[in-house]
Amino acid sequence: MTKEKQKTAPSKSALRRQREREQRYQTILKAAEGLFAVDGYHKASMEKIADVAEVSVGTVYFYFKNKEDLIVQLLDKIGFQLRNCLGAEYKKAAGSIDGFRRAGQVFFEEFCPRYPEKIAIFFRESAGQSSHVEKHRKKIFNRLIADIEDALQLMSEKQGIVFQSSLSAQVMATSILGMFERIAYQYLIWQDRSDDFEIIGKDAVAFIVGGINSLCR
Amino acid sequence: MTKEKQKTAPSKSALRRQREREQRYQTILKAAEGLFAVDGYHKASMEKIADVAEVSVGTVYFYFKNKEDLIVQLLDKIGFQLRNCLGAEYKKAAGSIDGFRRAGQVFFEEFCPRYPEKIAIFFRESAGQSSHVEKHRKKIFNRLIADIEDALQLMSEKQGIVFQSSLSAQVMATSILGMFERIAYQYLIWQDRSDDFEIIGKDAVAFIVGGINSLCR
Amino acid sequence: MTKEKQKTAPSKSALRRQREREQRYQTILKAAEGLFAVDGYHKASMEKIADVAEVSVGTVYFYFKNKEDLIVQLLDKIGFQLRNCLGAEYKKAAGSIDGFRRAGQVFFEEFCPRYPEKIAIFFRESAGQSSHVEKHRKKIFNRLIADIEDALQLMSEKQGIVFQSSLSAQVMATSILGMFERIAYQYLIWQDRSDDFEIIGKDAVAFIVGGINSLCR
Amino acid sequence: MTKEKQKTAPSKSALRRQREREQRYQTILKAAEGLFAVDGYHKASMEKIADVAEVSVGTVYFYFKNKEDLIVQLLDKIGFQLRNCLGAEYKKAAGSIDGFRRAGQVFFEEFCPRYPEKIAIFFRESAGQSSHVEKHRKKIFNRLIADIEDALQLMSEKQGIVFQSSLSAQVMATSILGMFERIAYQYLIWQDRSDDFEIIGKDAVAFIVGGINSLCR
DNA sequence: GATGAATGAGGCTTCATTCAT
DNA sequence: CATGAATGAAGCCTCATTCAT
Repeated sequence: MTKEKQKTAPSKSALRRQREREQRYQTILKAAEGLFAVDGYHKASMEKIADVAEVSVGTVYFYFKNKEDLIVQLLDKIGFQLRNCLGAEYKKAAGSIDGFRRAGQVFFEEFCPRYPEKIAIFFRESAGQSSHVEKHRKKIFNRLIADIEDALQLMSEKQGIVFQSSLSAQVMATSILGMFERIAYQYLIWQDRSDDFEIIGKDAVAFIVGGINSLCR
Repeated sequence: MTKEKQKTAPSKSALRRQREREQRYQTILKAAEGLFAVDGYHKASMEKIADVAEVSVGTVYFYFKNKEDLIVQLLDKIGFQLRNCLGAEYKKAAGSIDGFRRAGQVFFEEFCPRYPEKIAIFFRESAGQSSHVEKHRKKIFNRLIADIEDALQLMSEKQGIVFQSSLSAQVMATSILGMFERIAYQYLIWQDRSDDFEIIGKDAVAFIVGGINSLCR
Repeated sequence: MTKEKQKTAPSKSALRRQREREQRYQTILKAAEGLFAVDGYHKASMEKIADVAEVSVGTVYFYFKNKEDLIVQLLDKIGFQLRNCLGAEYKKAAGSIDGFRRAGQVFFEEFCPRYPEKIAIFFRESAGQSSHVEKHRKKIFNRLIADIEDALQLMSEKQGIVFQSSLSAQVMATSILGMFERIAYQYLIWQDRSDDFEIIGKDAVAFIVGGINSLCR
Repeated sequence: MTKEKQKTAPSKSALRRQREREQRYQTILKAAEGLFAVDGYHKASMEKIADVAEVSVGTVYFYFKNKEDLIVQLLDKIGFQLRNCLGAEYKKAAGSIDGFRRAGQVFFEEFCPRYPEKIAIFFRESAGQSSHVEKHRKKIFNRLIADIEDALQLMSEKQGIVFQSSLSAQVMATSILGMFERIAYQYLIWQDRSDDFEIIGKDAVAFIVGGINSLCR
């Protein structure tokens, strides 16, 4: 995608071009995000995406290999944001259970209300589309789960806790992600109870903390 | 559409017809289930479904209004089975926390390994297809959640437990469903670790029980 | 369509059967008439016709060769009624211009308000469907035109009138039918001005009479 | 759908594109016209139309929303031509009865022999197809009738003529259109007597003139 | 780089007709 | 005679993708 011809310092106009390119790319991605979230992946045609992004279909194909690529890039981006968001909290907590508390809070009280479209794409539109997309989805979900698992392991080490089984940490991590997913789906996508997200988040976090504790011997 | 002429007892041949009708219906539904689970809802064409069911396309349309109807019927059927499965355990436990233990066990150790295709359809293929399907999905998920919530309420009454907030029971129910969903997705659809489902289930159940307990004051 | 086996006097039950047959035939035809007029020939499916007639599809095919046959029979029937209606007036008038006056009156003031569905089928639904239907339509229209032409010829003989050209009578007859057609279409099907049909009819008749007179040398 | 970016003068290549677009549009419309007239609206499949126009099916759908749109555009175009044709004569005659004479002449002696396919579409194929097409047809027919009515009103004013009733002018206009329609149908579509159209036209015109005169008090 | 007209495979769906019971 | 389930050809239309300008 990036050409590697000129090894000399890039000229001013080249820089500007580079900037414009990046902008276009983001504009198209943004358009796709909105349409996928609202109309659904299949109903959102490439033409409509191009229309919303105010470019031609050809241009969309210049920046993205195909329609699949669009959702895959979107998936990657959202996954990245999500990991950043939650990961930061785990790190800050440095092995204490507080990390899980905070991560939950950030997810429910900040991420969800702020990026409902990303939630819809990450948990709804990207599901069951094609094997290629599904492969990506799996990878990203696995990374998120691994992050949580790592935090759990760190906690167990720091606090000398032993889990019930060798799989416990992974199962717990998966469980937490599943909770995040369905609660967001339920209270954000299906019902719109953004206002209650503080209480919902608190309950969810308490559930998680309790669940984690019970898996410790 | 159905005529109500004959109020006399149906003849033998009429009964056989009725039976054959029901069989055809189930055959087609089964074919759709298999193809949806393996190829995905979109890739599975009506023609292929008809082929697998060994009938003509027209016949599929004689029994089902359209392709959407197929997945909606499937959704209903799976939802019904799932509720039966889990509901029975909640009832047997009659308000003790044991119901949640058993329900989890039944889901992970019996339902999942036995009906991986139903899991795939329920949690993957039916997601994000069309507003009509989504509406049905919402209804069915809500019923499942309501079942779990009822069990929680019953438990709280029986055992004089008070939950953290008025939403707690619902959030917990949603959390539990989310755990079921993602764990099944992760260990059944993405990885195939049917063999470990006993341990996985145990860990999940422990997480749930711990979670519930922590939401009680 | 009618079997000619028994040459002996028909039994009572045979007579009843015959009667029932005729009734069924008319019931189906009536159902088709209503549906063709309201839904249009193409949108009206054989199944719907059977439903309305309260018989099975198979039965419809027992009485009528195919869907085309239905509209052809309908066309014949309506054409027959129309000829009877108008023809009677021409005959009564016995060669005077009064026959045209009366025929117009009967058409606009009696036939149209009474049988709007027949008008719709005769002038709208039967047009441009298939070559076979069109052939029938042509034949029936030609008969109607021939009737009017005959009346014109009779008048010319009786009153010693000579028309402008050898085609005049036919052209006039065609013109009159065209007027009937479009006026009925306009004021009955497109607008519903049944109430004004008396005035409309009077104006139309005056136009016809004036037209005829002007073609006489 | 159309973007309004460039307010500068269109380039040469842009102009050529525009021209080619228009040509393609007309080519497809022409192909549809021919097939509708010969095979009938229903038998003419979109694929066949695309074949005859030497484009792909997709291209047909690029220029026309759907099959209905094709016949509606055709209807509009033919209606426009017809109005231009006849309207010019009414105007030239400036309120004298001669306008009706000339309009009839133009229709029968020029339009009919020259555009038999348009006649077939306008008076046969567009009838009774769908409510949307019918609505358009009604509108176009009403405009034609209104044109004739206007000419009649102008004549009545210019020459101090008073009609029999307030509806007379409209009924006469409708009658004239009906005559045009059925005579064209009869002698052009059903029989092919293009050679006699001069006489036929003369007779028809005489009928019209006589009819009009008789409606004046 | 950008455009947008063109493609065409492939999907869903309808419905007249048949035929075993 | 009547039934109605079954057929399958055929039609309309969508839309991701390409490519000449």
